[in-house]
Amino acid sequence: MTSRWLSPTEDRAWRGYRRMFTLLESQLARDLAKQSDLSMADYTVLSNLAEAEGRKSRVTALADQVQWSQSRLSHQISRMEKRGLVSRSQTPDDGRGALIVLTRTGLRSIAGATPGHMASVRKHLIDLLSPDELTTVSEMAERVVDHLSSEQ
Amino acid sequence: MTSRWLSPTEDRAWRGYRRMFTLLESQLARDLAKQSDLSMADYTVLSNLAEAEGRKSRVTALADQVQWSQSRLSHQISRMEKRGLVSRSQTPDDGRGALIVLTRTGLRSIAGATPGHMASVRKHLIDLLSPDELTTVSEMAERVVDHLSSEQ
DNA sequence: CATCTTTACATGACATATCATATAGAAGGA
DNA sequence: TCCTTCTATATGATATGTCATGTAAAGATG
Repeated sequence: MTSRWLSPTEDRAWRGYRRMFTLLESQLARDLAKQSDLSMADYTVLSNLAEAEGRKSRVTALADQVQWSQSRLSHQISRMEKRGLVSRSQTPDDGRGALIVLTRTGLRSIAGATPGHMASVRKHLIDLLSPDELTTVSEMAERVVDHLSSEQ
Repeated sequence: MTSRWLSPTEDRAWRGYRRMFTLLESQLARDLAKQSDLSMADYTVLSNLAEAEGRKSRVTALADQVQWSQSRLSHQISRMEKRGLVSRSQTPDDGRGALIVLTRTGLRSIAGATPGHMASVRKHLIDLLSPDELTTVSEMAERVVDHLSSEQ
């Protein structure tokens, strides 16, 4: 079915990509869940917050950064707030605002999970690729992201 | 945080990959939803069934093919069954069995959705990559998939 | 400054995914 | 055959994601 629309080379790349990312995603999630009490979504939020200055971020800024919808992030934050990983506070300047702040618990959690997660990323992806391939991935990704960001 | 664990080159590739696939996934899903009444999950099931011989497949076989858990597929099938896209029937040989069969409605649906979806895949990914890059993607994907499949 | 528009965020309803478990038939002995 | 174990599948509970919409503050305009 698919092959009528893509050349054999294209089809192979497209199917390969899909299989890879489906498998990789679930493997990373499983590894992470085994080694911590975090989901991939939790990890994404926490690691971005940990990198942010002051370990806090506006909702929209963080949503942009991780390429999530604002709604998705808001729901995620609500759940994480209940577990004590992050907290919300008012912004000083903008009354509509909402600052997401990494809590002490959240920091401990992400710090504990990072080594294992990074080892997992290495093992299942990074270490399987040559330096040239890594460069190619970066270039492709940036091109595709630019294209999609300029879309609409 | 991340950068302590990956070299700059590795980090760039990893972050790029994540951003790309997050964005790509949601763009494709949006396009598909706009042009049809199918989700990406629906599309995956239907297109694989359409390619299968007899346009039917055992649950486990299909789950393996699309790299889903059996449970996920079973739930998905239940929902699609309600909408008339597929139906379940008994296997002749194995009493435990379950054959998922593509219905006439399902076939019409996937046939209608494919051109638009493929155009979307082209536009947002395939046409942005050079032939060399496509080959690299295939090679990388196959390597990673092999690695992950041999895991446990 | 009264009104309109935009921006930032939250929320409810619903679709989807995951994990643990239940059920029933198949298979392989003792 | 009876029993144990394995395999194929379904399902309930719960976590997660999406879309549409609501609320309130900020900004713009007459």
